[in-house]
Amino acid sequence: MLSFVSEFEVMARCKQYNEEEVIEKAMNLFWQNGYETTSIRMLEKEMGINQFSIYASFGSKHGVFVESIKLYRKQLNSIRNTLKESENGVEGIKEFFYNFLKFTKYKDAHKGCLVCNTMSEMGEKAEQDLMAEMKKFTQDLRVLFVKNLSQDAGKSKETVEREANFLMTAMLGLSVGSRFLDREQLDDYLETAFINL
Amino acid sequence: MLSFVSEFEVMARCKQYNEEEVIEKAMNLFWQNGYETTSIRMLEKEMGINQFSIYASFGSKHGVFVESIKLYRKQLNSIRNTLKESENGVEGIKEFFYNFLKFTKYKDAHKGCLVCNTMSEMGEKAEQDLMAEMKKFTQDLRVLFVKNLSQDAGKSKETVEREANFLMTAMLGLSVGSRFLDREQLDDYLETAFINL
DNA sequence: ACCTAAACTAAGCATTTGCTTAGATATATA
DNA sequence: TATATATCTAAGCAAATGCTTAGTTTAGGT
Repeated sequence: MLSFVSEFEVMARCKQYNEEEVIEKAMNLFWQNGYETTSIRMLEKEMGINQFSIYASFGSKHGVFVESIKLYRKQLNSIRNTLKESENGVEGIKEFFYNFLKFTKYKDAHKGCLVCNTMSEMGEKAEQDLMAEMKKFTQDLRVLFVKNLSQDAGKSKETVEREANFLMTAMLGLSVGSRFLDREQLDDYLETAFINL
Repeated sequence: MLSFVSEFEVMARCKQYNEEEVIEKAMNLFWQNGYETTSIRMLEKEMGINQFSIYASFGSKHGVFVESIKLYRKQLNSIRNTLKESENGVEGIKEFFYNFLKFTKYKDAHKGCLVCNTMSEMGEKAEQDLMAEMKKFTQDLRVLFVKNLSQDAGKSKETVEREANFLMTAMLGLSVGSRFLDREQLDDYLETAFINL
């Protein structure tokens, strides 16, 4: 929230916590439990700050979640950049999928993709600001998929668009599947998915 | 729950509702909202019976849900049978996917697959009896996929297994995707997925 | 050292959650 | 018709939910 300096320029006590640090903890909690199942009391414990501070900084549980999604996007930047800079067409996308699988791994188990999980949990009734943030996530990726698919010789515009649509949905499957399928099944999935792109 | 006849063979008032009928209503509610978001009060309204009756018949909210999953499996029987009787290999599976898409449609919007939604919502922390019921669902399908894939000439056992793994995960993607992607994107997904099976 | 205001703590708010219980109602047999 | 008993209604339970508020602490410019 906004903090403003009084007309007397008198400074007061300053925050004992770093907002990005506590959001990272919140994000991990949401990631593991989903939005609805994560309560303010759980957030309070995990973030290490009082409810008052949570509401002072982020306004609501919803607000904490939106910030978590933003941070998620940011944390994905490193593997997204790898894809951005790759020039080996579909092969680069395949590498991205494997990197993504690593990224969503936590202590041997997968948590799936936070955005995919949220899409699945809320469907279309997600609030607008949240939906906008998630759309950013998916649109960004799609642009990169299109970029790399176009690097492959002899692919028409139509083919590129169709395969991009395929890949977006394939990511959803990978995300959900990663939460209970074993390594072999996931490998089979990815290998087969990329066979004829 | 069990109802038993007394030693005096005296009959009393009988149920004013049909258990399968009210479960169907419950199932649709769970399907639209997910498990956690669906409250007993909502169920009570939708099922048209009192909380007491819900608990008398099904023991708990969890119990209602397990019965809903069972009914879901049962309702899918018609399209599963079509697949079961098909002898045209991969083409039959593709038809199943399109039928499945129709099956999960509700008033122009898709609700996704109830089992996939639940997998996504609960991950691995779903209770054992529920998980068992969901495993039945997925295993049944996988058997049919393997059957049809084997009908295609020249497919090794390894290829069949790999492609079956692919299809199971593809179904997850289709389920989640169907909830917010448009017709074109879903078609692109399915057409591309089946191109080289 | 003093004073202002932001950041803290912790208690408490109304509402909703899943589930139970007390008591009225209805029905198939005797 | 009388009786026994399962099914119904509706009120109520403790616990958990998201959020607020009253009051204390602490930092920094004067």
